[in-house]
Amino acid sequence: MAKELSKVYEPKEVEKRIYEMWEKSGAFRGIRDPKKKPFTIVMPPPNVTGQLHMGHAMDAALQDILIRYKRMKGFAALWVPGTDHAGIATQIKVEEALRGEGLTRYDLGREKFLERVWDWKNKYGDRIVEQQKKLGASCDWERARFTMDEGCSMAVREVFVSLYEKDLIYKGSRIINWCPHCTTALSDAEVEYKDKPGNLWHLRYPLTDGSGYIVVATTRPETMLGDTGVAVNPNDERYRNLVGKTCILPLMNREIPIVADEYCDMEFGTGCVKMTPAHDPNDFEVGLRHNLEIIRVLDDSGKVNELGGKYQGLDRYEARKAVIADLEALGLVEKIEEHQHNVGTCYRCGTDVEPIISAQWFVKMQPLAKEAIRVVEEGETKFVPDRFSKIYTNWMENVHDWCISRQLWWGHQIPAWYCADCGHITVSREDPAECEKCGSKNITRDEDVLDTWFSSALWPFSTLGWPDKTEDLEYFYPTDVLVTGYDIIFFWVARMIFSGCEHTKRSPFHTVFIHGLVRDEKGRKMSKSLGNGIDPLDMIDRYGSDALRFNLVTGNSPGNDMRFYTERCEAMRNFANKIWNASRFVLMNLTIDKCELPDRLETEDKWILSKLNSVIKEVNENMDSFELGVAAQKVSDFIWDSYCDWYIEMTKPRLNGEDDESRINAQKVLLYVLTEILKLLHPFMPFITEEIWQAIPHEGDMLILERYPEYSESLNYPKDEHDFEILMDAIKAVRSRRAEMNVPPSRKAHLIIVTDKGDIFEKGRAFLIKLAYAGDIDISDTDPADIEGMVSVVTGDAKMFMPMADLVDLGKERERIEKELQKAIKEYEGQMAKLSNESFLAKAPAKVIENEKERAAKAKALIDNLTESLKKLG
RNA sequence: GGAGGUAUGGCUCAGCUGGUUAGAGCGCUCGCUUCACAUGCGAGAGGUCGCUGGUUCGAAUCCAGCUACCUCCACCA
Repeated sequence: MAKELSKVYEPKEVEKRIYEMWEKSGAFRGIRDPKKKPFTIVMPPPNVTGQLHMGHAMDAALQDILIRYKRMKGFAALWVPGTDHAGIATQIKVEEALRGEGLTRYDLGREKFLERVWDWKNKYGDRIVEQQKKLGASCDWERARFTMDEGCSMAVREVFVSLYEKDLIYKGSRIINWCPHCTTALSDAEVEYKDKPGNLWHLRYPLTDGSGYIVVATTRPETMLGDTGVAVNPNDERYRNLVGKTCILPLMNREIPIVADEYCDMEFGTGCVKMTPAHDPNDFEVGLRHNLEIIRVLDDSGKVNELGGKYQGLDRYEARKAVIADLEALGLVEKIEEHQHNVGTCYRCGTDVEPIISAQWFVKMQPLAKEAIRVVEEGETKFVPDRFSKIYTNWMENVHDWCISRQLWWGHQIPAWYCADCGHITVSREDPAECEKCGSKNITRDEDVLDTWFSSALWPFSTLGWPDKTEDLEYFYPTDVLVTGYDIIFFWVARMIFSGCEHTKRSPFHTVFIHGLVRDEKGRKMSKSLGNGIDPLDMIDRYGSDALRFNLVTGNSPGNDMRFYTERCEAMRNFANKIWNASRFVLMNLTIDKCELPDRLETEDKWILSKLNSVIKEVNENMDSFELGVAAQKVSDFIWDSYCDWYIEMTKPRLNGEDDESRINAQKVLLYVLTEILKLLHPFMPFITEEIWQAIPHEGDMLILERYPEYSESLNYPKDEHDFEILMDAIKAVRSRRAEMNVPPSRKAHLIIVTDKGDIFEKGRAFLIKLAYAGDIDISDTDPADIEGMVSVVTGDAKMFMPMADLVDLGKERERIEKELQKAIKEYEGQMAKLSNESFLAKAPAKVIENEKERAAKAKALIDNLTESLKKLG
């Protein structure tokens, strides 16, 4: 930044250079320091082959703000970055690429296919990292981790084996969610339920004894191919006589029992439920109770298998049509009702999920959930905002066992070996050479891999070296704050908490800072299919990284969704430009080379310093309670309103004046406040603040390593603040009055000020000339003689007159003052009503009463002044 | 069926633990080539803070009920 530089801030030119400077200097590194307190954030690892979207940008911006703030607060700040292998998502991408070559993963085979995925990972894995750097993310990149790197893999292996040994991982046949498109099992969390229009088909199943038929209602008629029973409620009078009998399953001609089970709701449908234990979790349970046969009729791709008779080979939805058509032909469809159906879909590909019985690995959740609930309920880990703790607890209390095996190739392969001879399963930390039970060498490893979230769950400690007892782990763990969107509380946050509790005996972080989603300007989710996504990099390109960051963290409150408006980026860009120009102004006027406060301070100096001091206090408080948006707003307001619009303007007469001492002093205060501003703003707008910092006189190396401003009792000047505001009020009142009459600034006016606070206005002469467009100024404590030809302006502390006879309309003038007077009286009466209320005086805190009194006095003074003016007008 | 969220000027939203003349950005109106910035400066218009009760000296802010919209969770075929 040089004095001759452009009037407009050019982020593109600055950001890359500054980022490289930081990175090279090692400022991002989290270094263990016994003299410092640690502050650790682990970054939610984005998908390794993903692209940065607005959600990531917001997430990263919030984390960067926190980590920069804490770093400046003197903590040993560590932000651990990394990427996630994202099992299904990545595998799908590579398979799609293969399809372009006319190949499937089976053509390549497991080994070759995995090579291709690693190639892919190596090719695109850095892309998102580079994008995060553009945002200014001050991560310790040397510690970047990948969920499938050696260390994380070791942690995964250790966790799997130890949970297995504790009997908290088991393999079993259960109804799981199956995605026929991804051809893998999914956990409950990976299923998204959507209301879809469907039908409720009423089907007739003939009774075996020929006495008629029983009517069942179903939303998935094709599953009837696997029916092995019909259930009714034991209390249902209508069907009591049928219990124990059998009926004939149409199309399949299978004799199936009619059983009684509480599960059946007598109110719904016909009260009779067809039982398909292989394709419905409830039917499965009922089947267990009544020893019903389990017949799975769908294969892994959702087609009817060999047990589905003539329908074999049909896709489940084709089969549905065929089954209905055939049943109708047989006269066995009693009626078809329209019915909204809650259909589970795959969160990755959107395909309808099929409940299917399958042998999978599960984590037993009950025992783990207990501690995970406790740490949140007892406040060891707090959610911000707090309401998310309820959501978390509620989920945790009702959680089912976690299906962790996936029929994929990309991921951590399950460390379980099956013995072909004795059937024993060997689960081991080291790859075994033989069955641990019978010693047979005839063992084969489980083909499946683990759920991606299984490794993400260990992220806070696996990235710090666990299971080894590393110094990093000792120092930086438990981490401090986890920042993420509410959409992955169940997927990730919950699982990190119970994993941390189980394996490290500590909750992995004391605070979970939850943010909302970034939506488009219409409030819709940004998505690829809608094509409504806004590319953060595009915004950075157009408005700068600082502007984007500021946009993302202001104007919304924690946990709530925000709409993204490009125009807001523009506004933030303008703000950045404002700071740039203010700094340019300071630099242009600078003849000093050291940042220090002068010995002698003018009222306006004390005013700005006192204001600054309050802002510092509030901003620190806001930051410490995660009110980042509020903090940012306060800094921004202070810079624009107090510093630029008022203080800088105030210094102009001094900077251009004859008094050397005053000129230098003004420079000193300008520079001091600017320096503090840069520090305050740095976590939010790191690039521009560092760039300016480098250009102004400073001690120390880089702004990123400076100490964050802290409140100082010695810089509190309430009296001067108040005095100065009296002057500001007068200036505003004059401006307002002139604007009303359309007087251009070029027309100066003689200003006669009648006040008993002459000293304040005396000191403010220069400001009145500059900011209230005054020509000559007379200050007195008595009214001028010829008021008729003057425009009057009244505040509580002064009456001001401007001889502008041509603009004065006595009638209008009287009217205006009358109006102002009414307003003031109304205000005053309001105050007095309060102040004469005994309960108010008795119960309200002294500070509030004091405040009211002050305001009443002010209103009274205004009334007096206005009344007098009115009297003078005759 | 549960649980939660949101309702504040034309638009989008702040407003933390009750006491502000209820704020901001954008938009709108008027004026300004004021020597840092027209990505700017000054002045303004515009709000019964969803509705109804309650608690309180005092409520946009706390409580209850209602209405509207949104979200999450839940095995009703």
